[in-house]
Amino acid sequence: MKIKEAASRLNTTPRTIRFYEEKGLIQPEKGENDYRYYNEADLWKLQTILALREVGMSTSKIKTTLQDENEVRKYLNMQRSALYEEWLEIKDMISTLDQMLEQPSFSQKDIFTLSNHLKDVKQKRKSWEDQWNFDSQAKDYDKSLKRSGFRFNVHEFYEEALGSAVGFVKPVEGETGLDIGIGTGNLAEKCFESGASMIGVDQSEEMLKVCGEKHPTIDTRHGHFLALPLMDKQVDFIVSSYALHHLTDEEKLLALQEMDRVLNDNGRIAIADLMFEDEEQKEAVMDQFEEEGNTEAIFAIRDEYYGLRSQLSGWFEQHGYRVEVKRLSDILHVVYAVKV
DNA sequence: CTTCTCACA
DNA sequence: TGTGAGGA
Repeated sequence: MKIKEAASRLNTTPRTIRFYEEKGLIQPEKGENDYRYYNEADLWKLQTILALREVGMSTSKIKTTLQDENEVRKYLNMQRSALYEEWLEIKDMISTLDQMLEQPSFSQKDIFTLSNHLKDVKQKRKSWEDQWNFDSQAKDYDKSLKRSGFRFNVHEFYEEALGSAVGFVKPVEGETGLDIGIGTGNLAEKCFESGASMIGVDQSEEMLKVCGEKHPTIDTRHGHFLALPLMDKQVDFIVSSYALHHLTDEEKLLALQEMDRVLNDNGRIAIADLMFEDEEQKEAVMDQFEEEGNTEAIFAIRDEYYGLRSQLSGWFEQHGYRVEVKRLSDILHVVYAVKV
């Protein structure tokens, strides 16, 4: 089949097909006359190229995607999270513009403040990278849970924490739940045992792969706290365990806002994580570690962003949630919030 | 009808 | 990331 027929069959132009060839996406056979001849396999490939272009994937990304047929899903997943991130950015730009227009008297300063805030939010979303290298931890994560630290075990009461989160949320058959930072899926598993269908978000492709193999029924999606790959009000409840402490305190509040966006009316949120009660208790606990000379604990805590339970419940209450909390240890708490 | 190249946004 | 013109 010559190029024009191929083009019309695929609803594109010969010029475009040649362009893809130039970019190294496809190599059709050439006849004596130097004409390009396309076979069925070429058409299939062109079809996927066109489809990937249609969802906004760059030609260079498409090239790497097509290297391994089995990886197509993975790249589509990445593409989805990238598009959600763009969508959120545009939404933020629009609402900032709206706010600028709402200013009664146009003062340079207020506009600048708004634009700076917007820039800040964009920055935070973009800079969220895999600082903890979860990709390489993925395969051994479950094993590492069982191995305690020498003098400081962050996973003490791990099972209790997950159990308590699910106990708060009480998933019901037919509901859709979201687990953010799903990891290998231990918490989500307890949720879908009670009949809810689960969506799991993680920024690590490797984690998603391990999770997908362990729990094929979970809808695993690439994404992160600051840009959830979901539409507004799409889930009935949200759970998250041992994940929020990877975000700075400022980012934590943005993350709560993002959860609020995807959560349905009357939705529930349960967060089980390493955190302190409040500033006072944090100081007391850190002093205690200091006295005991427990440097292992101090380093571990300094290495991440253990937040304050009071900060989280404060945000929830300000935004119309009813809050319940449970303390499992000095540094392990569950925060439960219902949107009312 | 197809090819290629150059220029253009 | 494509598109249009123009010659062979």
